[in-house]
Amino acid sequence: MLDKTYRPDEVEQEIYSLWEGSGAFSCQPGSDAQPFTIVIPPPNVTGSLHMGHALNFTIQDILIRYNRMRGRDALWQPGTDHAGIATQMVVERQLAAKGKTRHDLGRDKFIERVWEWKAESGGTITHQMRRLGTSVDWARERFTMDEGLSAAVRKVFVTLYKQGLIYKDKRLVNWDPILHTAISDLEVEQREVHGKMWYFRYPLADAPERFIVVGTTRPETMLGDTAVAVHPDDDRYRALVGTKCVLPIVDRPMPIIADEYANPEKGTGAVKITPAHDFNDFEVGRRHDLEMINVLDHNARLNGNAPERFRGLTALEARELIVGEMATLGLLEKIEDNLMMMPYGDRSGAVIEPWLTDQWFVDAKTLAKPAIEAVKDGRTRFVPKHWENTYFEWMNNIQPWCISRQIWWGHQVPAWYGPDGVVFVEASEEEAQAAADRHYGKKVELRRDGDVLDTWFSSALWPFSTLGWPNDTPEVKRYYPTDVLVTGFDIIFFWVARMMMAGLHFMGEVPFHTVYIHALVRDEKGQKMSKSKGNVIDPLVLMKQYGTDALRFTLTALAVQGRDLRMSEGRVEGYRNFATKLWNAARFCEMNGCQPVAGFDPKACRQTVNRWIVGKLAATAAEVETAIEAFRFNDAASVLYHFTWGTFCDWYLEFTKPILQGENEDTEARAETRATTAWVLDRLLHLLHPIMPYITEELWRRLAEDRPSMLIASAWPAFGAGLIDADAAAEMDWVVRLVSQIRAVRSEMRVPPGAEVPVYLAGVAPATRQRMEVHHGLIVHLARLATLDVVEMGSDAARAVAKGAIQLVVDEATAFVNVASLIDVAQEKARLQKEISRLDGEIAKFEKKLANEGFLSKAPPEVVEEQKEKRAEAVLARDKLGSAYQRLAAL
RNA sequence: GGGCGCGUAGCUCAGCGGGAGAGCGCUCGCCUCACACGCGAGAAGUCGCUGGUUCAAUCCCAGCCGCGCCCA
Repeated sequence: MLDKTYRPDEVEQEIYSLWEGSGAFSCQPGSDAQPFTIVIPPPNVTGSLHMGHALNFTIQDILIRYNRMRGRDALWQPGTDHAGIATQMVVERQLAAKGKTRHDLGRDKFIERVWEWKAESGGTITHQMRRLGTSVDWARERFTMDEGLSAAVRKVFVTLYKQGLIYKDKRLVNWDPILHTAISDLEVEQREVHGKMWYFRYPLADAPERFIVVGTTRPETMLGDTAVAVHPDDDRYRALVGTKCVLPIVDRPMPIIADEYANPEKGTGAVKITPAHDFNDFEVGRRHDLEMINVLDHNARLNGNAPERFRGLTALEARELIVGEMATLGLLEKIEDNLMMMPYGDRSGAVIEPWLTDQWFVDAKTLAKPAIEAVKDGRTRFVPKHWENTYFEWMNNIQPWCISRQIWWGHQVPAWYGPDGVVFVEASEEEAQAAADRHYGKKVELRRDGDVLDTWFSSALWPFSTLGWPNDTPEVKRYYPTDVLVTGFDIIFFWVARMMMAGLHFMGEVPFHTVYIHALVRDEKGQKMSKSKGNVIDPLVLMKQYGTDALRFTLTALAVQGRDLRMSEGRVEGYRNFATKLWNAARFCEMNGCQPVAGFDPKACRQTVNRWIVGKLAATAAEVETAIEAFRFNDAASVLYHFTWGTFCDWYLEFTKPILQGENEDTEARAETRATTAWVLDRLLHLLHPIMPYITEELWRRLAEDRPSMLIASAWPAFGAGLIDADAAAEMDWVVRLVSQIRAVRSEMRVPPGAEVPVYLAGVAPATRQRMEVHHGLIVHLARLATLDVVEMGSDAARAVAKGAIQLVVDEATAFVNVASLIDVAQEKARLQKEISRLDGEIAKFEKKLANEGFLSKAPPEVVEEQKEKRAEAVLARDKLGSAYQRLAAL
């Protein structure tokens, strides 16, 4: 016997273990089934589950469970990435607590420590995924630093290098002066800050009493200026182009050049060029072959290229000194407030310096071309489609991808240098040595490049490296390309773009056919959740409090395409209640002997009410399938919610109570209803399983003893086309309308809930009379009637009941609801008049439409027909109410 | 500045060419033998504004107003 409420915390762990132990999560490489594959966007190994993960994993699990039940060979590939910078920071922080740095340990020892940390703490998020019920294939779990995946990284690096698509270059990169490494554009956060614009006078070389005035937001970089640029069309400066000015403080003569980068509208129209410290200036410098003077060191302090007194100062200290000196020299024209964007490192929070260093780059532009094509011609599609724009925007403007990082944790660049600096890029030290020996004609000592690769370099290979590539495994053949990638829009650049490039280049095929982009989870006020705001809602807390299924159902119900979702505890509570409702429906079935019957054939049902619920269920299943296949998860949740609560519980279980619990025993009807109820509930558990796996699995095993398999491994129900019975639907709809109207009147007339009232139907067609007789018991039960009889319209009996009755119009019939006392005739007349007026208004609208020549000639015939029917219905109802009114008036 | 998206019931949001919907909240009445995490009944919207297309516009198009996000 089931308890009154469902207790998720008592069953979730056990059920998860049963699933995992049963092998249900494993893919079946040897089966004939068509594969369905999702690779998880690997979370950081340092990460812990947040609401975004919960949404992301829930959606993937729905797709996987649904397709697994549909008979596909489902592979959900799990794993984590090694999160180079983040992980290194974690371990360095631990060392710092003991007063040590990584340099105290040395590279090898430090990396050992990182692995130790990973062994101890790296499983946090994968354990949390288990709580969420994710049915990933744990046996295949991978980590981007695994030996196999590392071999893939080396292979890709060497191949791209030999194809000329990876190269080493001295370029400006985003330098993090705290972490002492280059980071990618995407790891830089642009923040708006209130800064200043300083206007400096640079004396002309030939006429030191004259100046060219330049604006700058970063005075400290002036020490590295090597030109002043003006726009070629700017008449104010035309004469100066080709002449020189002198950089104050350092007294360096610099050319005044014409370049379109200078914006005549901005400031004075003249701009100082610091090629070694600004991305735009760098390009200008390349165009004009300017000297590049790096004035900062790796800590972003002024270096030896600056005059003695500036060396070692921070940028801010240098700024103050420079502005002071310029003012003293009379070369400071003015200072303005200036709203500007400043780059910050997303990990360290440091101000990022564009810094000139030697780094490894991927020629992303070349790799992007086929990746753009693949989306253009539809080999990969985005859902919702508009995200393709974001993808194209990024891909069309893609910059060389800086892949080297000056940290220790990660895939070390497979490049070795000879004594004279010649580089040998090979997959192993042995091969590099061999190549070097051939090159030099003798044995030489090689030095390995100390940099490691951007974590995303290895993540880009994830869809095939996890399957065993570069080995020619059966899994690569079978599961690549994968079916869907599920991720957030903020990851389009990180993930999607890079996996597309790598997949197409190395596999010759897109890594996935569909990219489903889900929204961001915000708090209930629509604010982005962040630790600093303190508005983070922890999914683990919600799961503990309301059950995992409630959280999953909430996320699913809110997962509308193209719109951020607002998480609130109230919603979770509401769906916890839904879970309880389902639980109690099952409990009711159990109490009433509704046991699954082997060989039950829903088509053979004789009771209308049973044929009706079977049809409703079949329709619901079809809608759920359509919704999931279209990635409309909220629709799937909504359809299931309404069927479960609004149809199955509110009506079907109430309809069948007289059959199951009534005194006049119709054993055949009772048996059929028990079997139908059990059958519908079982099917419903299947339909709900992908969204609410735990409670459905629990009920599945509790409701019957001889289940052939767990629910997770059961087949998705197939309903033949013939199960939807329109006649049964019409009949039960009539009952619903009659009962609802009687209930409304009772409530309005303040009839005590317990009081049983007599109801008479008049003016009934033979079919209606038959319906009334068939469903007599349940109408009496649901509307709380004392009696339900037919009277002849216009007879003495009818006149007699009319005195104490409210009159209702249900189709062609009129129902006299005998409220206990005599009715207030005036009030009742007013009620009828109000309803008549409403119908008159509606009829007028239909009349107007149907009198419109344009409508009749241009609207589709079925629409015209529909409008006519609606008018006829309204007219019928209005006339019946009119008659009721007359009867009252005649009393 | 460029791009994308959003303005529908008090709140959160579906719907997106032919009679305005849901959940929560609210009001009223109920401990009705599955469920008070419940049952029954109800109130509540000029579908941002202005034009246009159409026989017909909350829905399509344009402009405007307001809000959000991404990229410069």
